[in-house]
Order: sequence, then structure tokens, then C-alpha cells
Amino acid sequence: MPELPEVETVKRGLVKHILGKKIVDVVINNPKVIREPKKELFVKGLTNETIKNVLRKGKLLILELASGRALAIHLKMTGQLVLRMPPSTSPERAKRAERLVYPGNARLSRVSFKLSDGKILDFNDQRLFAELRLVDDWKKLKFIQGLGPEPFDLTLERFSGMLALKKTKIKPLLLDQAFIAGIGNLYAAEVLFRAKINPLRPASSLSAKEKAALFKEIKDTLSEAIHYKGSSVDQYVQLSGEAGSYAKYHKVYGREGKPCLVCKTLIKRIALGGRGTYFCPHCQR
DNA sequence: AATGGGACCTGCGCGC
DNA sequence: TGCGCGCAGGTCCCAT
Repeated sequence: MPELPEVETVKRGLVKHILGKKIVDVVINNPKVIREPKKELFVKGLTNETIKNVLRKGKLLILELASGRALAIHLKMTGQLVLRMPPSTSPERAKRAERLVYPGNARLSRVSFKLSDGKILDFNDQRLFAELRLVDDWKKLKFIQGLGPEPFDLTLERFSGMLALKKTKIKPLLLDQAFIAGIGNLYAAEVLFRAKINPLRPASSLSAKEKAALFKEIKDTLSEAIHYKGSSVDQYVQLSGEAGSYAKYHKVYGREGKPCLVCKTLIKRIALGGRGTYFCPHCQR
């Protein structure tokens, strides 16, 4: 699910709604998502902690705590963070809350954080791939150590230089978090379509013009997706529980067999590095 | 170094 | 109706 725009949207929700709040209780419904430390220490370590800062690095969310430690959250494919009011004693209101749209049924909370303002932050995850880590120093996380530059920190000059060194196919390269942080399977497809570049092209074969187009489309596509609060294809929701609305602007992702919105050629799907890869064989050369 | 496959999980939609 | 298969927005680990 969540790629840079979705994680950024959740991050902004957290900044707005839980900054400065204290965690007063932690309820673990499925310990599998807690990768470190073991669950007793996880609960003990977080109880009475105050959230001092919220950061995003690639697809990783980081809650910096008053003690100097940090809660690192990776949503992987189906993770959700949803802020809600505690169950109301009024059946009428409980019913309304129940109807709040959560795509799929990942609403099943794996961990709940009770906050000092009475609200509950639910960590939901259908597939149990997502990860919670309570650590002393988030900068030492292996994921962080291996992370490439943020797209919005790059210059065209640097990006062009990075591409020139790589003979690998451009699409899997965009998914490589060590190469560039935050792009996933969905946005890689959209960006390459908009830049008119075939996903199979060796990175080093791109012309200066194509590199510039790719650089522009990465930034534009991610910016637009953030503006629309992300793409809700399956499980992803914002902190409020509402879907993001960028999916209606997708041009190729998930559109196999449908006409290209530019030239009417049928969109093709191939497997590349084990991932479904959608593109227009006519527009993308 | 690069690439491919499998592993980690649950659940959906499809064809038979 | 029911079953088996393929597929899913991510990442890590191992083999070649």
C-alpha cells in the first residue's frame, strides 16, 4: 500500500492531531507486529511517553518521544493508522462510528494506543507484514541506514548522475529504496507513463531529456498524490479513516487491457522483478 | 553488482 | 455453492 504520498499524508495527520499528546496505555491484540523489543518492554517503554515530533523517512514513520527514544512504524502493504474516539456508550453514536469507511477489513486493530486526550490511535494491519519498533536511536535502524535520497531533496544534476551509473532496468531501480526513497510499485508505473519511458529501459540508456522528464514527473506525481491525500486502491486510509482520492487520476496502474488515456492502445501488464508492471507500449518507448 | 525466487501473511476475485 | 489459484501498494534473505 502506502508509498511516499500515503505515508506523508498520515504523517501530516499525526502532526496535526497527536503531537504533544501522551500515550497513557498500549493494548496489544496481536504481538506479531511488534518487532522490537519484546511486547512487555514495548508496552512499558511507551506508557507515559509523550510524542515530541513526527517524521517521515521514505515510507517509514518515526514518532520521536520525550525520552529521546522513538517509535518507528512501517505500514508495508496493508498497515493503517487511524485515530478514533473511544466507543461511545450511546448506541446511536457507536453505530455511526462503525459505518466510518475502512476499506477492506483491516480495521481489526493489532495495537491500540490510548492517548491523554481520550482518543485512541489504532494500528491496523490485515497481512501482519507491518512493523512497529521502539528504539533508542532511529538513525541506527537498518532500514534508515540503507535509505537513498528523498525525491524532493534531489537536484536534476545529482539524479542524472545517479542514473548514469546504473545499467539495471529503470522500473525496478525506482523501487530500490537505496537508490531513491519512497517510490513504490504504483507510483513507479505512473511516473514512467508520464515521462513516456518504457519500464524495461536500462537506466543508463536514458537521454538527458528523458532524465529531466523523469525527474520532473517523480516530483509532480508525488506532489499531486499528496495533494489528494494518497491513493486508496485497497486498504490505505488517512488518519481520519477516510480514503485518499488520487486513485481516480491513475493513468496506468491496475488498467491492464483498458485503452491508454492518451493513444487508446491497450495498457499492458508484465511481471518485472516479480511485480506487476503496467505501461502503454505505444506511448512509453 | 545484479537478478530471481521465496519468505513473511491474509483475503479477495476469478474460473471451473 | 465451493475450491483452488493468482494476485495484492513492501522488504529481507539467499542463491546464482
